Amino acid sequence: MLARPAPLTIRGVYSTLRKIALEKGSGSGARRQGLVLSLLRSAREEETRFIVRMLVQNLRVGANWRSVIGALGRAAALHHAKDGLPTKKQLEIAEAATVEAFHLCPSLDVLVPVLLETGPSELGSVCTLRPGVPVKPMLAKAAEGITDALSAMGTTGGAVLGEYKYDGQRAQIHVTNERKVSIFSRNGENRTDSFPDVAEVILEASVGGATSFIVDAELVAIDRANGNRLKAFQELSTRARGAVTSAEITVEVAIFVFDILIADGQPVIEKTLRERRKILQQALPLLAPGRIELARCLEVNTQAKANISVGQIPAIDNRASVQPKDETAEAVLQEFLLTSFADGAEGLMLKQLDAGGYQPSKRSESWLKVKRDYCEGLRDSLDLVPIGGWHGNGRKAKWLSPFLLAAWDPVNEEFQSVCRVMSGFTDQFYAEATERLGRRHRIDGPKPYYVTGECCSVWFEPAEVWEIRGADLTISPVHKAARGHLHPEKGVSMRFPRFIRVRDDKRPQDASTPEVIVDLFNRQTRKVDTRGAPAAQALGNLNSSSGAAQEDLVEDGAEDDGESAFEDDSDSEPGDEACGQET
DNA sequence: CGTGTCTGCCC
DNA sequence: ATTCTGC
DNA sequence: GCAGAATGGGCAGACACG
Repeated sequence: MLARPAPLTIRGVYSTLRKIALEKGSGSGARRQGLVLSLLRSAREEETRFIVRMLVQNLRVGANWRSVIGALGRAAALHHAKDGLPTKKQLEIAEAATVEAFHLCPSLDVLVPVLLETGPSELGSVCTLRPGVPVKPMLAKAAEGITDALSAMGTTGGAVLGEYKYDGQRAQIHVTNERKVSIFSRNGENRTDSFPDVAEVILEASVGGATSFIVDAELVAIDRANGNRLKAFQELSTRARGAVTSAEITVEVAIFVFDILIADGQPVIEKTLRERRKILQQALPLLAPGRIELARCLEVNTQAKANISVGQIPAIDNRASVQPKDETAEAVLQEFLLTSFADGAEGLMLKQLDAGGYQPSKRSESWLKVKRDYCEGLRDSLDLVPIGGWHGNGRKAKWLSPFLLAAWDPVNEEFQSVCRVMSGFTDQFYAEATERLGRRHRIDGPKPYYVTGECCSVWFEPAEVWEIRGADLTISPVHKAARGHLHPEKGVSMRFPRFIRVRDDKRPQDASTPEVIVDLFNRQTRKVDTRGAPAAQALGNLNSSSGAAQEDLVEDGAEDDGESAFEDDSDSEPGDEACGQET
């Protein structure tokens, strides 16, 4: 027997991880394997699990950044305790202060020296908002509709701002006193180099306004040649990720600003939204349609029918920005919501105007988002057939997850995949579905009439129908629903799919069809332009698009009659080897 | 050098 | 992003 | 009510491999 390897040390593991990360070039795969193997050979007991999880996925072992930062604060408090151990209360204060400091100034380079040298008590004076260091952005909670949102805002209610929720990419834009611009993503990534156009525009817009500032905004792909129509998120995401020059930019964006955190060096996050909006306007006096605008918005009074005069909240154009007299806030916002859809936005944000400040990193009740797919009566769903799945990981290891869902094409008599789904299932449902589909309806390989770019590790017979809801439909290189209708090979898929319920009343041949899917796709206001695609034969409605005044549609429920005879032919294929193997 | 696969980041 | 579960 | 976990579509870019 060989000698047991030396135990792992933190330094040793760290250095091996670095080696793995830096390894590249021909044969790097094998060398990486060797390094992983050496780690695992030295691991003892629980260490194996930590190492494996660290390597396969972001160390999901019950400790995220927030917990680690909090623990760091506690450790610092212990380290600096003067007389005896700190009380539980003192530790909690240290933790909260550290987490708070990290939200305002999420930089370990700033945080750790302060903790080491002086302890958590001094964090407040050092870890402050500062242009150049990204702040954790404030987030919103989902509301199931205008009514729901207004009641969630509760009695503090009064003035509420309804604001377009644009379907783009969050951007926190910083300008320093030296007029140096930095642009951060929602996750605090520095994206400055991929948005030189945004940097230019923000500098121009702030001439005569604030010198240094931090504003919160959404960047949206825009069609300048076509009345500044908003484009789909999918278009935005084709922009280069790395450094580009303005001349190389292929997808133009508009900046929709909606908040401000610092103006001329002064933090304004403690001020109310109404005040911040005013400051925002002053900071950016030179707005330009299609390039930089204030997020379109509308102020309402929730206490009663509007009979007060409001109107300090600016809209970018001459649309009414104020609730008309004699209409309820609810009715006005409901209409505004529909207008936002027609304009190509995702829905509305509802924000309390006169209560509370900007709360970095909080998913607060004072910001609520209302999207089409949250709203009863506005949302669409598809009825799809589970045709395969994979073995789950972590807490879902004993079940199948995700599942692959397909639409039924009665013309070609095939099931065409639409999306994977892993959200919306209860644990109990997983257990039952794993048993039902993974055992009783399991087959050795995909049926010849299954069409998908996916390779499931487990395949089922078409046995049942599930209602699946999503935000909108996309053009997919992987999924094949309605292929040939909008694009020669690409199919249609769904953004943010989740399971709603089993449709006991439907058989697989009653599932949603290409016809339904193409129709839903074409009725979307924002969608990827497929017209350039060669030979998209289009069912004569390729050009319907735009406008969408008559938005409202509820698919689901009584659909077509799906008469096509889909027989369970007996030739169940053996497994197909073309598929890569599962994990 | 071209293709296929994986990663990391948006939502 | 969305959702469910456990504290 | 919050934290944590498990994963959705889809893109560009990095990389390995032939």
